[in-house]
Amino acid sequence: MAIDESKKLSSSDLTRLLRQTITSGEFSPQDRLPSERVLSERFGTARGTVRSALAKLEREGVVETRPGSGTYVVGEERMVTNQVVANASPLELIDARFALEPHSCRLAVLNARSADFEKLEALMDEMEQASDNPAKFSELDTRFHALLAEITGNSLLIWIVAQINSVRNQEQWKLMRHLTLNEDMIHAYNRQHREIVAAIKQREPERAAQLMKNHLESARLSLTRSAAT
Amino acid sequence: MAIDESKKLSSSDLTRLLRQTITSGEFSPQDRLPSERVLSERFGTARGTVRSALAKLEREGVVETRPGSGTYVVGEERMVTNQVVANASPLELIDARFALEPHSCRLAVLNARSADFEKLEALMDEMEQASDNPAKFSELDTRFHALLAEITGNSLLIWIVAQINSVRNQEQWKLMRHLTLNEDMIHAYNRQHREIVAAIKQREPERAAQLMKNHLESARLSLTRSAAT
DNA sequence: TAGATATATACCAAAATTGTACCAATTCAA
DNA sequence: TTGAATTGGTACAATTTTGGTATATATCTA
Repeated sequence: MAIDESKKLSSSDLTRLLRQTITSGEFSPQDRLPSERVLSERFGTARGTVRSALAKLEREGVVETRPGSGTYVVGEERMVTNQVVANASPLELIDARFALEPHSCRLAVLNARSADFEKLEALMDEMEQASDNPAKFSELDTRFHALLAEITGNSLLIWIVAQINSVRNQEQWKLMRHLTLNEDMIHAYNRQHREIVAAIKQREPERAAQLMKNHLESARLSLTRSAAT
Repeated sequence: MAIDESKKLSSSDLTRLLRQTITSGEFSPQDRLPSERVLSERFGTARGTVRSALAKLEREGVVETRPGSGTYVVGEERMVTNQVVANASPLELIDARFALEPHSCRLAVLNARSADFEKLEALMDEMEQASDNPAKFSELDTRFHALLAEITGNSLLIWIVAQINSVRNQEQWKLMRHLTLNEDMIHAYNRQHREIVAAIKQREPERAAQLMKNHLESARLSLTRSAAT
């Protein structure tokens, strides 16, 4: 496992790191983790810090510690959660959004309430005021798509979109958006967002889904164009 | 209007920026934010500005600060994969599959190789031999849909489908399938699987997607029927 | 100009981390 | 069986980090 030596680890950071290490498959269920002293050396922290992190994981039910013996991984085997998401390519991400978001729009049509539209309008207003600020627009755009998922009320979809958004917040992706997001692009996106919300408001599921497809197609095009140059 | 990227952040700007950062998923509930000194450096503002922004967020109830410890995101416990997936309702699951799998079929059309069809054929043969064994059929059916995702070659889709499938193996769900899966149903599903694979083989993406929608609609119907009785 | 806001710096008290030492339970080889 | 080695459990003081606060300066706005 690669550890960023330059970053200091706090207890909560170490908890997350250990959980990731376990769920990423480095340690299988019933496996014994390295001893606390080894872990403390490996992560560059004191043994007490490792202990508090392991205690938290034990409260979560991820591991089980047996005095004199060791700390063992409990529970079912999980897929490579974070690594998959972190290593996804831009085109894979777009394809995944192509799968998810048009149908999210259909479901949003069935569930949207007036309060939801108020949130959407406020968000779109803010996005239009951020036309000259790609970084700000990008954050608001992420929030916009997360909000659409929330409106569906489907916890699975909300969670999946949140996972996908966690990719978009990574440095590598912020850099890429910087290359593809010019002011014209932002105006186009704003227009498309308005159209999508209008279709949802008018309770036209198929039209909303089609508009979302068009929106994502725009994003895919600007991505492939920037990759070609 | 000229674009000024190095524009200074005001307190209210920073408040909005932090709120978006939190709600977009970069920081999950119960996570500790970076220290005020680190945040001030990251956003290029003075520590006092960060403090006033965090104070505003605390008044809003978004975060909670503990002297000597840090500032924490308030809210429900972090949505770990297990919990989200385990608590999803049957209808939520179907809706999520409605979003994912038709488009997976389109992508599969673009990527399927002869070796993939061999695997699919073998799997469908096995499923047809298991018509009188709901448990075994269900296991193979899960594998069938996972294989379709694998054929897309999209690591994100593969991972998402795997996560969703992990639900279907839980006890509660096995019980539910027991109620909905009779031999006629299994025959119908087998027929639909054959049609979907045929459409992929004939490189007809839209037809494959539509057949998958029909397939999922069958599943949804049998679910609602069993819930009604 | 006068008020409001942001910056920069310094110091405090609370909390966390560190480093060390020792204890008790477990493991494993002689 | 015995005993050495390893493991987690615990305690304690020193150090570092963190939020809380105060002060002085600079900058912008009405």
